Amino acid sequence: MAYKITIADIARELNTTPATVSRALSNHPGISDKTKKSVHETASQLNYKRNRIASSLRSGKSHLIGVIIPSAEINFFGSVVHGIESVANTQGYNVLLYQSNESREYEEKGLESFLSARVDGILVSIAKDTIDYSHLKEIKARGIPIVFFDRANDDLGIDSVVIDDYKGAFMATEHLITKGYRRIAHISGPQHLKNFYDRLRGYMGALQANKIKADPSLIYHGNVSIQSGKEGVQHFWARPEPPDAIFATEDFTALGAISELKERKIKIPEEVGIIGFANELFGEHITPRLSTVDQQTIQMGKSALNLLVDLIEKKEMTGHRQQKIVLEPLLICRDSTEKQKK
Amino acid sequence: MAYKITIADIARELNTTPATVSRALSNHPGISDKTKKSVHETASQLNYKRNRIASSLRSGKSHLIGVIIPSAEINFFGSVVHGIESVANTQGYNVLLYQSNESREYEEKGLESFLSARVDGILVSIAKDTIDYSHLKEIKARGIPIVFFDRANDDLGIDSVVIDDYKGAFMATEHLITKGYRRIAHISGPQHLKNFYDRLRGYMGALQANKIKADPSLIYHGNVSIQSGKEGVQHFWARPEPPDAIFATEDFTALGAISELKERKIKIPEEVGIIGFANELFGEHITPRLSTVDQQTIQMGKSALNLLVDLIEKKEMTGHRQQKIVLEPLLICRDSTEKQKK
DNA sequence: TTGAAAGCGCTAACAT
DNA sequence: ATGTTAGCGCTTTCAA
Repeated sequence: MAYKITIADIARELNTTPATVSRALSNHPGISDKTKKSVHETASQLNYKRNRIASSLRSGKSHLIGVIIPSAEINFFGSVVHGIESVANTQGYNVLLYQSNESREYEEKGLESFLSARVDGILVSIAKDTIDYSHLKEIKARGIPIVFFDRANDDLGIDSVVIDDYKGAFMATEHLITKGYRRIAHISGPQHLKNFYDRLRGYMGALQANKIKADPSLIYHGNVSIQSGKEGVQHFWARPEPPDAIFATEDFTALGAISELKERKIKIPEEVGIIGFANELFGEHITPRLSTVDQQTIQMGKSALNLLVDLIEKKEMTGHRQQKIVLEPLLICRDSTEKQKK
Repeated sequence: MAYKITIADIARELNTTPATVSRALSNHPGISDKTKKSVHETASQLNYKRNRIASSLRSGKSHLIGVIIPSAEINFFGSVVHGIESVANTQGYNVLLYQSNESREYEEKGLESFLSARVDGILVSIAKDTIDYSHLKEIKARGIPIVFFDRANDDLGIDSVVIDDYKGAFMATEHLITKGYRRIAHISGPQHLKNFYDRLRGYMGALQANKIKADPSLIYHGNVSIQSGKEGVQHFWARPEPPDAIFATEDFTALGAISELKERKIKIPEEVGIIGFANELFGEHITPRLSTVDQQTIQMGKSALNLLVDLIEKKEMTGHRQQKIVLEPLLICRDSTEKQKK
C-alpha cells in the first residue's frame, strides 16, 4: 500500500520543516507563494492526504456532523439528508449518519457515539418513541451545537428547522372544503410529536374557520403507516355516517386509506376526497394522483445545516437566543381531491 | 460545558496511571476486576466519553466506514444504508455517508474525503456517470478495504455484493410469458452499468428460452427515471406494432410507463402487462398493483458490511481472492401482469 | 497486575 | 517568512 505520507516526509523532501508544510497546505498567509507552490506540488506528487484524525486531535475540530434520523427507509429523511449533505460537503464537513429506528434507546446510542467521535455538531430528528428528553438535554448542557429538524421540541431551548405543520394541515383541510367536501375526517399520528399534534390542530382550525362543526368520531389516531390508513378507513366506515373526505397526516397513511377505499369500491375523488402530507415521490403517479402538502425537504436539510454551522462557528452559546426556522408548506393539488370532474 | 474529561483525570482520581485506566476501560485481560470496576465507576461518574480521535490516532483504527451512494433520495439506497447501519452499529463502526449524485466527480471527492478521514473501509455503489474507474483502482491499490454493493464492476478485483440481475430479469420476463403475453418490450438503462446490461441480457435470455424472437424495435434505452418510462411508451406506440407487455428495468421507469399508458387509455394489465424491478414501497399501492422483482436491500447492506468487516479484520490483502456475493432476486407477482382476470 | 515513557501526525504559540 | 517546541488524548511496548 502507498505508505502513509506525512507532512514530515514532505518537509524532508523540500528541506524545510513540518510547520511550514502544514501552513503551506492550509494556505496560511505569511508563507511565500513559492513555498506554497512547491509544497503543494510535492504533496500531490507523493500522493499525500492530510490525516484528519491527527489534525482533529490537535485543532479540536473534527469536521464531523452527526445526523440522527428515524430511518433511512423513509424517503422524507433520505431527502432531507440529501439537502444536509449537499451543503455539508461544500463547507468541509462530513456527515456521520445514525438511524434511531424510531427508538429512544438507539437515539441515545447514536448521541453517545457522536460524543465519542467528537463531532462538531449534531442534527436530530426525534424518534417517535422518544418521550423523555434527558439525553438531548445533556448534549445541550455539554454545549455541543445541536439543531432539530422536522421532529422538534421547543421546550429544550434547542434551535430547529421545521415546516409550519399547522398551516400545512390548515391548507390541506381548507382545500378539501373549497373543493366541496364537508364531512372531513382526519387520520392523525402520535400526539406527543408536535408535528402530528399541530396537524390535528390545523385540521380543527380550518374546520372552525369555515364554520364546520368538528366531529370527534371523524378523528382516528394512527401511528403514521400504511396500516394506519387502512385502519382509519375501517374505523370510519364501521360507523353510521362515514366522511366524504379524509385528510391523512402523512402520504403513506393516505396510501393505506386509498388502498382500503378501493377495496371497498368507494370512488375517489367522487365519493371521498383524500389529501396527504409529505409529497412523497409516488404520490404523483398513483391513481388517483394524490393531493398533498410539500415539506420542502431539501431546503429543510440545507437550512438545518446552515443553522448548525453558524452555531459551530460562532460558538458564543452564552446569550444565544433560541432560533426557529419555519418553512412554508406548499399545497400540491392533484386528482384525489377533485370532487367535481373538470 | 462539561469540561473534557480524559483518562488522566480518572487516573488522578484513583491514584493510578492513564495506562491502567486505558486498559481497564477496554477490558484488557490482566487488570484486576477490582481496578476495572472502580475505573468504570469513576468514568461514568465523571461522565467520561472516550476520545475516539485520540484513540484512532494512536491505534490506527478509525472505526469509520465510508459509504458512497448515488443519492439518498432513492429509496433503494436508503434501504441498503439501513441494512449497512444496522450491522455497523453493532460492530462498533460508524457510517460516514457521502452522496455522489450519480457524478464521477463527486464520487472521487467522497473517496478523497474518506482517505483524509482514514476510514477503515469503504462501501461504494458506483455512480451512473462513472466510466473511468481510476479513482476506485487507487483505493484498491492503497490497500484500503473496499466492497461494491449493487452497482459493481467485476474487472477491478474488488469484492462485491449484488443481486443476480440476469436472473431477476429472466424471471420477470418469463413471468410475463407465463401470463400469456407475447410481444414483450423492454425499457432499459445505461448499458455501461452492469446491472442494466445484465437485465437486458436476462430479458433476451428469457425470450430465447421460450422461443420468442427478439425484436430490436421493442427495446428502448432510457436512463432509469420516470421520464424514461414515459418516453419508452411514446417510442413503442409511435411504431406499427406496439408491444403487449413491458419489462421496465426499474420500478420508477415502470411507474412512468404506467402513467403514460393510462394517459393513452390503454388498459393495464388487460391490453398491456407491465413489470418493474426494485420492489419500491409504492408498487404495492398503485393501481394496478405493480409486479416487480425484489432486490433484498436490507440483506444486501448487511452482507456488504459483513464482507467489508472481514476484509478489515483479516487484512491479509495478499492472496485474497475476489469475493462476490450474489443475492437471489425475488419475483413479486401482483396485478399489473394479470392478463386474464382471475 | 501495574507503571513509565514514547509517539501516532498534526497545529499553534513563540521565537527568530 | 520560517523554524523550534510542545502537546492534543490515547495506546502500547517495555520494564518492574
